[in-house]
Amino acid sequence: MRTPTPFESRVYEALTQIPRGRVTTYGLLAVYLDCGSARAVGQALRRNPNGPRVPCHRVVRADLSLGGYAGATAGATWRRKHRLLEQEGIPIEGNCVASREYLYDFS
DNA sequence: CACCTGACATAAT
DNA sequence: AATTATGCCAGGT
Repeated sequence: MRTPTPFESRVYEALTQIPRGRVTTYGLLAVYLDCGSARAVGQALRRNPNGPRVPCHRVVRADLSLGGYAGATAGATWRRKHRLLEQEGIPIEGNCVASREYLYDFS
């Protein structure tokens, strides 16, 4: 597999800090990484999901829609993300997280 | 609600 | 080495 860039490593590390039952957004992640660009974050996640080690399912869009998962925005793969979140106690409404009270801001 | 632009990192050319 | 294209976005028009 590809060698993860330092930036990507930071993204993964940040992800592992998210407590179970919580989610974060690309923007929040970007700020935490002092990057400011949610796009760079999303790209890092999609390029190297690195298996179950990185809970990329805990990352949603700023408007709370689930966004994608491992490059998919629909289909079986995406559905898995949906299920994983509910499994952690996060209510999902359609393709969105039902409430912001589950957001983790790395405080 | 659809489209465009902005800002950042990486891969490809 | 430089430029171009692209991405699980965000915010504004």
